[in-house]
Amino acid sequence: MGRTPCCDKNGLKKGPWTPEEDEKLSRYIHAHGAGNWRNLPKNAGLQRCGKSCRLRWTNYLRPDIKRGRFSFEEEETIIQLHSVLGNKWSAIAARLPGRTDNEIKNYWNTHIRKRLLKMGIDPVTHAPRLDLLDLSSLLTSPQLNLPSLLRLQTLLNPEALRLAMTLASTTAAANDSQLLNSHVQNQINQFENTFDQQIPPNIDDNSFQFQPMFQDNSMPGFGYQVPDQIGADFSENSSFQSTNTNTNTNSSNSNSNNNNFNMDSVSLSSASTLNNGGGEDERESFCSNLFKFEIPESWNIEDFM
DNA sequence: AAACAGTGCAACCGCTCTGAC
DNA sequence: TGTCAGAGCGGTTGCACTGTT
Repeated sequence: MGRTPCCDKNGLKKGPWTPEEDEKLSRYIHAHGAGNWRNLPKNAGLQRCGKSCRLRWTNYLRPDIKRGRFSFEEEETIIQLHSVLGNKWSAIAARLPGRTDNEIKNYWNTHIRKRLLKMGIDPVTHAPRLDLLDLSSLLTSPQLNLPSLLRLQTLLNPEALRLAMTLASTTAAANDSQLLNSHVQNQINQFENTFDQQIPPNIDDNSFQFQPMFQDNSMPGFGYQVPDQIGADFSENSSFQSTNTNTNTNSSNSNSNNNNFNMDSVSLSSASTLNNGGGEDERESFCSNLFKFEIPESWNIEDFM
């Protein structure tokens, strides 16, 4: 794995570590402790730079490293923390015992990021990527009929609703679109009013930050609170459920212009029925249930990244 | 069976941060 | 206060492995 060995200008070895090198490094650190990485290679008899030794130790040899696939809980934690911390992999790793920042970063880039994109969620902002959603097919989908769409759209932002309305107005289903127009416009007003009421007047749009809300002792949750009215409406006929938060007014705010939305805005409780050994398919299935939006196959997701 | 494409991940690069002087 | 070296961090690379044609 990794790069082929090569020698740099100082004659130090690079590339994959051999078992012998691992053994030397481990033995030295067990005897003398980690630190002073500059001098460590020389003292340990390694033809490596200190930086390489440090990385090998922290990412691979450390005895408390947990290897193997990420559990669902770990993945959920990563997503939640990433929604708040961004690409602060070390900060995220600090909350996941036994996992390294490098491992989490790799897992994010190779698994979670792609899955979120597939689900139409921007992995950077954790907001729905409307540009990835085929809203026109939503409007005509037999699984997502007009009544359920009108319930679903309460979680979308007004711009999304306007876009949906525009698309609806162009659809051949003239009767449906007429109904949609009036109902959606109604929902837009309701949505905006709801958010206006949720945001205290002393918070301006630019300074707003997510506040963490701890749902229990072990699993911090992040995100904004779905208004009860919306949540109830939403859970009634869909797989979404409102997050049952013990209302913390500090955490219940978002910015109607911000469009932020994250996984914790809806309950992940259904996922808890999956055991840790659940395969990726199960997780995919669970996630897919959260966002049953299909990205048209003809679209190249990479273009949006 | 071979060629090709896609994926996973260890390891490197280069920039930033931090503390000692 | 400024400088420097060491340590840490996030982004990127490139090869082994796996799946597909």
